[in-house]
Amino acid sequence: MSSSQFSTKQRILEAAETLFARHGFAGASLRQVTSAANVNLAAVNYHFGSKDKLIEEVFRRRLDELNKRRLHALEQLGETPTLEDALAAFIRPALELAREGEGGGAFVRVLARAYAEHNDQLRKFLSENYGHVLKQFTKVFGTLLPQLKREELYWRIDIVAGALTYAMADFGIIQRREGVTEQQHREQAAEHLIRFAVAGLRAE
Amino acid sequence: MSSSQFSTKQRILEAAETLFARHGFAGASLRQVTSAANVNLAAVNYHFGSKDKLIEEVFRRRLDELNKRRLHALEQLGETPTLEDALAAFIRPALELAREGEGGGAFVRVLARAYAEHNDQLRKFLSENYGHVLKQFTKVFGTLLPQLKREELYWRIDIVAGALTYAMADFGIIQRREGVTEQQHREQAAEHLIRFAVAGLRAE
DNA sequence: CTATGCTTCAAACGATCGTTTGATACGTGA
DNA sequence: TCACGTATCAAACGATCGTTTGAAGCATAG
Repeated sequence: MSSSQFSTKQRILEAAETLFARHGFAGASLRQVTSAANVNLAAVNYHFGSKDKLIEEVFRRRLDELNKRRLHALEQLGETPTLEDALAAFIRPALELAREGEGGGAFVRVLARAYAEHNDQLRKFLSENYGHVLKQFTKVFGTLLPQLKREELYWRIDIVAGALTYAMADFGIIQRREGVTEQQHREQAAEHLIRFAVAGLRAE
Repeated sequence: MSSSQFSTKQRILEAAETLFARHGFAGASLRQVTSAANVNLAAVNYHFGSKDKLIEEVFRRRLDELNKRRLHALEQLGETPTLEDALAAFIRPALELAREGEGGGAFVRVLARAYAEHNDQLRKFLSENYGHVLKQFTKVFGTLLPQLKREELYWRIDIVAGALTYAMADFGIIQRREGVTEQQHREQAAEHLIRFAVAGLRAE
């Protein structure tokens, strides 16, 4: 009897997501992962091939979904969106993803880890599966902020992405108060971030 | 003959800083560190006691300096500083530190890793050695932005700290161009960040 | 010169890492 | 019922991890 209604693969992915978020990619061992998933140690290499491939799969699963939602939110905007709405299309899907299921909250933390890892292989993977989305948003922000030079625009979007990563991953000093759920906390973070970023993007 | 004019301890600290920045705390082994430092493997446990203590020392060395400079810059501001100047007092010392010596650039990356690690022990250490500085800056920002409620102020400072961490650690998508040194790149990042953050703090 | 205290050294410790192996269990179509 | 492909299992592989050990090196004080 397996200890869950989900398949071995799914259980591994979810346990890996949680543990990678908590201890990092090097810090979480396959023995921890398979033990948490209630599967045999060899299952990872059987289903995924290696630990590195497992890490990639953890990303692919959620990143595909995040990309889809962000592009969908972008399309919904219409011809002349406000800067707030465009920013929300970028930020809110990450928030929603973080709200779903067990591991959603963990994933935004994993994503932030990926930035920190500075691993070239991982970077390449992210830019391949992520670059076109950022390009789309850059285009929209460009038309909404026509006074900004190309390079200035890139810098500011980069700053927004960084602040978002940091805020969504709950890295900050602000501690969640008692009685405030993690979802509510994240919702607040998104609101403050959008307000801040709108002003930052419009600076000068 | 030792292979450097510096002491064993110093060489370990510098090698550790670089390798922790590159591979993370779990990802960089003591064998890598001592090999890069050209010292015996046992030297780490002899001089520092353990790997964890070494990690703490890596932080303490630079953080003390960063704190000192930030507080000094804050004192230099005078009675009624501009928001730009106050922000510069927070941001520029990090930039200057990153410019010095071999490992300065590495340290801001290590600092960013610490945020990502989400390790409670490390967090406690950081808040103990860092909290009072942040409090001072919060006070100054509070008088410069009297229209903001307490909580709103905390959120915005948190966002600034996050964006700074991210930008200084060079995690962003913006790649340094050929012919631009790492120092110049970081200088540009600081300028853009200050401009962005001033507007973000003043939002609404 | 000898003795003392600090430092460095090669070597080994047990633990844990990612991965592989070969046997076993299970479901499905012939 | 039997054979076959998929999945799971306990066990072990060699490698590497952080740490410890005890001897050797080396400067300085008596």
